[in-house]
Amino acid sequence: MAQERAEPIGGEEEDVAAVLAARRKKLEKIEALGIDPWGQRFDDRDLIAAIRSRQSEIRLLDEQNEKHPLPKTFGAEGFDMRQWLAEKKGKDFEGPRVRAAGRIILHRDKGKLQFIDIRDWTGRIQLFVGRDQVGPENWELIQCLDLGDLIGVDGTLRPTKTGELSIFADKIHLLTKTLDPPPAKHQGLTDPELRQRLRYVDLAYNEGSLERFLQRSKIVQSIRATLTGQGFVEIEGPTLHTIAGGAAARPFKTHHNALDMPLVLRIALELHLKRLMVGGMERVFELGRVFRNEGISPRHNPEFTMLEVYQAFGDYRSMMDLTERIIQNAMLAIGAGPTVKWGDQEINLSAPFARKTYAELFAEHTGVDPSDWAGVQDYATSIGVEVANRHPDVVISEIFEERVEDQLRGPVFVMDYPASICPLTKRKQDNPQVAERFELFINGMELANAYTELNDPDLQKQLFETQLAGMDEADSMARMDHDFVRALRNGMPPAGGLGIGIDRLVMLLTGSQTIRDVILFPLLRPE
RNA sequence: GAAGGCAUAGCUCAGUCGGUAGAGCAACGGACUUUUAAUCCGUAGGUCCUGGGUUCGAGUCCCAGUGCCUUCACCA
Repeated sequence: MAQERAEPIGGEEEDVAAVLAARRKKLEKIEALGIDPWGQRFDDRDLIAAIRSRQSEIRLLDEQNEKHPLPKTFGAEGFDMRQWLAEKKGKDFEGPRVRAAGRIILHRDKGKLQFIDIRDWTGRIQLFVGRDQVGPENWELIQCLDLGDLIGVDGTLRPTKTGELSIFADKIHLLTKTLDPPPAKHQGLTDPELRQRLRYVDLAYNEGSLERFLQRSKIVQSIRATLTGQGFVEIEGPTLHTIAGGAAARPFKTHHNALDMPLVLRIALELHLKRLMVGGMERVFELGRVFRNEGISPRHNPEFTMLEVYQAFGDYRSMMDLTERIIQNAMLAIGAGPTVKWGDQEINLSAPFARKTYAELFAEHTGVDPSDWAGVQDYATSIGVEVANRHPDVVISEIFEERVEDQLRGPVFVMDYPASICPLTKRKQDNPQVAERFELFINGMELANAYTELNDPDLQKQLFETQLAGMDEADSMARMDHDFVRALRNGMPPAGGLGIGIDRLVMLLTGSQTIRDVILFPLLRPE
């Protein structure tokens, strides 16, 4: 029997699974009814959220034709519609005429009556569809509907006898037939690979997926509004760079054919934004994609979205205030906060955030004063960090990353880093060993990074050179950029600069445990 | 890049000691005009990731490969 079925009769089409074949069959039937299965323009529809808000217009007519609005408890837990109808001696409902469009996400067939739940990007609502109400012609079409199809409906907004706000359909319009069946109706897609590969299916059917990305859009919008509201100007710098500067990361390499020139995709926005400050853009930012040719993890995607902001005549302290404001406003924009959920933890994001120095935190978590080199060496050895022939700051930095960062529940601004690991940062006036830099940590995750920007061209050149001398170029953040040094010779104002990882901020604000839940199309191997 | 785990129906998953494939949902046929993951009766649906091997016999054991997940490494 199985062999008979597998026998190809008319080519590949005979191989399709029965589920798919059933939808094809309905497609043909729809065409036979003279209806375009791919739909047409559908004007004047109401968003489902707006339709739901019109439930206050509904009136119940009693036996004396007196009109009663729905009680305040309608829709609430424990509300008994039948009981209320009996009390009021209810006879009939009057409700506003509405027109909706959406995807069929649930379907209950009760013979000559069907309940269809549709969803648009503002919410879901039930349709009450009766054969006698829509007429025999439309009923024929309704028999051809499947889960996942896009439909429109004209009808009246009213509750059912069991108290569910519904659109009582006069007519169903087919807007687009769906040929692939949707995933399991309650679990949706659970395989994370499939959710990313078939993002459209994930968005269409998985609870909260579309909402999360709409929230991302609101967060980004809010960041732009916060910055432009404070007089910052948004620019678009080049994505193709000749030198991968501004960060310590390996770039993606590419090539320009006509110029026969090697190019890299940018790994940071920094150096071009600073050039713009030389040119007189006193408050400038870019919100865009950067690319790093590195590993993939729950917190890393090879391309990610970065915000960098520069404010002439400010310093890293100005950037702390700005960071707090950006995060507060973003939180408000999606109606979150002041606490957000992160796994089983609650994080309070109320400003101001704690401000602690690197040295303080180092001492707090290791019991060793970072300026006590002998003590640091002992501690390093005790936890297996290499000491021999290494700069003290490099050893300290490694211990910090290993022992302190993960412990920073935050939010906390970690201030004043060892200067030798910060080649683009101004040193403290009274202590050239310390750089005016902070990183913002929340739940062990680095979310923001800011400097008082180094604007001394000679020191900048020297830092590029010394870093290059001691390090594998691929691992250094200080790749010599002669044009950048020339820019500084033309006078860059003292300034504060800030970088925020947008994907990580969205993770935090939406409670997403992995960066792949907040990036629409994360990098995947080919299928 | 390393180690471990996973890969079975359209989807979500079971599959015992190695004995020839199971459920729920979705689909198909039927009943039902106030259902809420509707219910009830019936039917159909499989390259058990790929390729080798062991065996009388492999979804199950072994080897290799591919993809995903987790941890680590890399990483402003």
